[in-house]
Formats: sequence, structure tokens, C-alpha cells
Amino acid sequence: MDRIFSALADRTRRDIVRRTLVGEATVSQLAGSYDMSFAAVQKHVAVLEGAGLVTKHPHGRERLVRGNPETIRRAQTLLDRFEQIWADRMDRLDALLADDTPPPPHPDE
Amino acid sequence: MDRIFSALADRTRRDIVRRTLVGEATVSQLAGSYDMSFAAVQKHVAVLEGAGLVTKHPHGRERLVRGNPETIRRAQTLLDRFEQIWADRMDRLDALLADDTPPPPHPDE
DNA sequence: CTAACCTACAACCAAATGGTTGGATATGAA
DNA sequence: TTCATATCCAACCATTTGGTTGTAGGTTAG
Repeated sequence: MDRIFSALADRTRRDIVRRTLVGEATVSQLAGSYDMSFAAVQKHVAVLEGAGLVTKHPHGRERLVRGNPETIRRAQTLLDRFEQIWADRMDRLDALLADDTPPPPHPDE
Repeated sequence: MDRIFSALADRTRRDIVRRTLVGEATVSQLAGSYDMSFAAVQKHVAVLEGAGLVTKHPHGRERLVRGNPETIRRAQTLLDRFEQIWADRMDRLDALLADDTPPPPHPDE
């Protein structure tokens, strides 16, 4: 999970994910889109691949890079859990305000 | 956006977000939960605050830390866009394959 | 075959990150 | 007031990160 979020914490890498979700692209095509060296873009792709956000598929001398929606869903699931925690808390607060039964004991972690 | 994802790219910080979504906690309470110095936890909280993932509210000599679901939703929105891009692409592929089938009623909705 | 092209990888560098310790400041308790 | 507590901040250190250049290997074009 660390690697997924840290891979997404870079504008260039997020754009690579977006582009490769729209459609496959070679490393060269990606490199041409950003104002940095080929090797720099290649390293970004490697980071994304390490996080499972893209996959590379050899095609002759090229490598086709594809965005991987599966891994994006893994990040979404975590954020969804966070939001659910908040929603649950709001529900409990609502319940508390709606009736005056004592709250359940609060065990420390 | 960089700061949001990079703040979430750390297990300790994700746990702080989770805990402060469940309920407010002081910096000291948080610090007691992790195997690192008070200052280290404090820096994590500062990073989360800089990303807008938590807010701090002075309460006497303590600072109550609250998770901020608003910012979590911002990250969700970006991931949702990514997934939508993928879904759109799949739809286009479906349309292409269904090209000359007689009555093509919309699959969903 | 030769040349051009696409990719991979290593070495290097500056800046950011995640941790530490120690000290300063502010508030609460005795 | 005095003491303990809660927080903040600065300096320092090791590691990681994001970029560079250069080199080397595999693949396609001529």
C-alpha cells in the first residue's frame, strides 16, 4: 500500500497512469510527453510497475505500458474504509442524539 | 494532490488518519501508540495537517487532532476519475465489438 | 550486415524524508 | 510560585527519491 500511494504522489506518474488507462503507450511515447530525460520517465514507469499500477508487455523492441485498474481499486478500497469509519462515527453520534441510552464502553487499543 | 498521496504513503500516517476519524485524539495519545519518539509522531501529524488530512484544534495545552474526510474525498475523486477512464475505454471497446449486432440497447441503465 | 532505434541499467548528485536528541514555550496542577 | 505535562522547533543523520549522463543489449529498417 505504501508503494501504491507513494507512486501516486507524483504528478508525472499520475499522468502516466491516466494516459496508459486511456490506451497502451510505449515508454518512448510517454517519454516524449514530458520535459525530462528518457531515463527519468523510464524510472517513473518502473516505480509504477513496482506498485502494480501499470504492467509492461514486450512487443518487439518496444514495451507497451498498460494502466492497471485493479491496483487503483485497492487504493480506493482503503479510502472507502476511511470514509466508512467517518460515516459510522456520524451514525453513532446521530444515535446518541436521538436517544439517551448510555454509549457502549470505549476499550482502549 | 502530491501532498495528499505522499502523506498517505506511510503506514503510521494512515493509521493516524484512521484513528482520528474514529475520534479526536491528542498528539500525546497518538504518540503513545507507536514505537517511535514523540517528535517523530508530531512530524507525521504535521505532514498530515499540511496535506489537509487532519486538522488540529487547541484545547488547553493539548491539541486535538481530527481526521478530515473532505480531503479523503479529494483523493477518492481522482481515483474515481481514473476508474472512469478505464470504464469509458471498456465501453468503447464493447461498442466496437457490438458494431453490427441488430438492436444494441444500452447495456447498463 | 550496418545503422538507427527502443529499452535497460549503473553511477552520480541534490533535495526530500523519516527518524533521532535536545531545548524552548505554554498550560495545568500542587 | 514551582513542578510536571503537552507541544513545538531546530539541528543532525541515514536513506530514499527524482533527476542527470553514459553505456550496453536487443530489434527493426535499409
